[in-house]
Order: sequence, then C-alpha cells, then structure tokens
Amino acid sequence: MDVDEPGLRARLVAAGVDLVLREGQSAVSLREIARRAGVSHGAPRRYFPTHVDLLSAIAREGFADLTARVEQTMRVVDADPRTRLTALARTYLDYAAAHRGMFELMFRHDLLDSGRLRLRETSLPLFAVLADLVAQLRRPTDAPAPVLAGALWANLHGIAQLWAWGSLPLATGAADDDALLRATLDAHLGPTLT
Amino acid sequence: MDVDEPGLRARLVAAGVDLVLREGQSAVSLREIARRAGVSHGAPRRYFPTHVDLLSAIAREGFADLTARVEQTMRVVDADPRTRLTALARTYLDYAAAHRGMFELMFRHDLLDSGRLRLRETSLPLFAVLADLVAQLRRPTDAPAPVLAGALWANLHGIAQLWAWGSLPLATGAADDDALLRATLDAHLGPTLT
DNA sequence: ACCGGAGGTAGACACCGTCTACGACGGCTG
DNA sequence: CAGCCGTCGTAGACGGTGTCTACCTCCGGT
Repeated sequence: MDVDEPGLRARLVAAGVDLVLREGQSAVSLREIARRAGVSHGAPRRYFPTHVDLLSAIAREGFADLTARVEQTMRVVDADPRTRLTALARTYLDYAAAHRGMFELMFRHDLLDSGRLRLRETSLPLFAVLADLVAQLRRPTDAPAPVLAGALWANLHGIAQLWAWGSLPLATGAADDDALLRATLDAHLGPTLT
Repeated sequence: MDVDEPGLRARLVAAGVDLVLREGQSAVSLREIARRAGVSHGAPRRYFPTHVDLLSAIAREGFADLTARVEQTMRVVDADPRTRLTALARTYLDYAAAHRGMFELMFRHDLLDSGRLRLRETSLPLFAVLADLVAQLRRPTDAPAPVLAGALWANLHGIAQLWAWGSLPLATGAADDDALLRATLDAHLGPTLT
C-alpha cells in the first residue's frame, strides 16, 4: 500500500487544480471539491476555513507551476539574454493560453487572499527572473531597470489577458500573438539586428 | 409627476452599476438588485433571463462610460497626436483606478456574454480611436499599425490591471504608474524629443 | 364586454459558504 | 494498562443565491 498517500489537504488542492483547469474558477466550490475527494462537505473547512483560502492555495499551485515552467525554459534556453527573454515571454503566453482558468484565477486579486497568504511573494521570484534579463538588455537611454521590467511585464500580461479574451485577435485582425510578442519585445528592448 | 420615469429595466441596470462601482462584481446579485429597485426577486428575470445577462448589461454601461470619457478627452485635448494619445492612455488608466470594480467586470469574459451581446463590439470604437492615433504616430520601421496598436493597448491594459492588483507597485518598488506610462509610450512610439 | 398578453409576485428547488455539535480514533500521560 | 484529550472528519442547520413555474393583475384592442 502507499506508504505516503497524500493527505486530505493535498488531495483537496489537487482536485481544485484539476477542476479549475478543466472548468474554470467558478466551478471550484468547497462542496464540489469535497465530493471529488470523497469526504463530507464540511471536511475542507479543517484546512481551508474559507473559500478564499482554498482558491488561494490553488492559485499558489498555479504560480508554482508557472515558475517551474519558466525555470525549465531558462535551463533549456542557454543563449544570449534576448533569446532567453523571448523564450520566457513565450512560456508566459503559452501558459496563459493553455491554462486559461488557472491563469485567470491567479490574477483575480479580489478572489484571493493576496495579503496574508504571501501570494504576491509567490510571484515575485518569477518577476525577478524577468527583471534580471531586462537589466542585462537595458540600453542607457531606456527607463530605469525596474520601470522597464514592469512595463514589459505589463505588456506581456496584457497580451495574455486580452488574447485569451479574444479581444486582441478581433482588434488586430487575427494576426497571431507572435507578431504582438515580437512587436512588444522590439519596442521595449530595441529591434533585433537580423 | 415624472412623465418619463425610467422603466424597471433601466432602474435595475442603474442599481447594478451603482453596486458594482461601490462593492465590486461579486456584490451584484439578481436578488440584491431587485431589492434595491424595490421589486420582487423574480422581477429582473423579465429583462435579464440570467445573471450573465444582467452583468453584461452593466458591463456595457461601463464601456459606454469609458468611451464617453475618452471621447471627452479627445475633444478637450486638441494637440499633436502624441499628446492626444498620452491623454487617452491617462484616461484609460484613471478610469481603471477610479472604477476598479467596473473595470474588472468589463474584462471578465467568463462572466460576460461576450458572444451574443456584442460586448466586444462595444469596445471596438474605443480601440479605433487608439488605433487611429497610433497610425499617425507610426514610424516606418515599426510593426504594422494594427499590431502596434494592439501591443500598445495590451501594455496599457496590463498596467491598469497589474497596478490595480498591487503587483506592479510591489515589483517596481513603488514607482508611480506615470513612469510606467511614459516608459510604455516611449517604447512603442519612440522617445519624445524634449 | 371580453379577452389576451405584458409585467410583476410568490413559492419552490437545488446549490452554495459558513457555523455548530458531535463522533471516532490514536497517542500520550498517570 | 486505563483514561484522556486533541486531531480529523461527519452531519445537520441557516441564510443566501440563481433559476423555474404558477399565478395574479391590469391595460389596450376588438
């Protein structure tokens, strides 16, 4: 038998992650999670006193997943900073597109306990990776490094969000998001020389 | 007596707008709206068969409001395109900051009936204003106009979103959003010459 | 005068988050 | 070994929600 079968808490979170990926944030109810974990509707309360706590735990899992993917990308793409940054951006956009429900949840600050649960801190290392690359690529005439990195992140995030919503395809006439990504990187970091 | 007091439908939407501005999207329930309009809980159903329909109507009001503000800005700021675009961007960011709940709702495509109700189309004129200004400012080496406009919009939107969430202030070390806005415009449209 | 539909009421249903009291069980203390 | 107490899960209740349905009430057209 499993010597270390996951505890109920982990099973609840896993069920929640599965549910949010499959059906989106609104499908994640405490009772449904309990049902999927095969426990009574009151059981989750032991680990997640409130709905927000559960959603926050799920979102944290999402951040961990995204961070892992980015780090994996950084491990694989061992080239010049610009190439690495491009790969990072692609990973970000791909994640948002492939895990729309989770991505949406991750940035629903109104649903998350962003304060107490150090949810923001969970996303900081990710930003640090980006900021580091940006710092290497920054030209003297550019904005200060934190501002430059922030603006670039916002741009990435906006593309991910609006693209997922279907607004950008509509507005830009269905150009693929790769064109947007290239334009964004060129804008903030200068055109590539090829 | 009022010859044309607003019908129930308008009163419901007005109550919803008020509620979403004051308390956020999650506070907007059909029953609460009905209560505020002084009608029975089943009454809204006559006009909004489903919750989504009500939220969509409220969001449409938000888009109308934002569009009106942008147009007002365009009417007032009658200068060179770059200045006008900057003013437009500020209007966008200010709206998001000042009407956070509404802004959030407007881009919650999962909550909105974005397909049938032509919600996207409601936002297209707004994008057109931006696209027009961008087209005037586009340099020959820039990306095609629609892509450039899309990227810039995404950047604006990302700033609005992440700023409202509090992530960007944290990441950039509390630089104000004006620095981000300037950096963004400079990046996409070239630095101003001053 | 009648009738028919539009517009609002009221009750029911299932589901939800939350609270509370309760039972089972296992490890520590005496 | 007996007893106790804290941990973990159960089960029921409450108020709130969206949705459905049956009803009622009035007003306009024939």
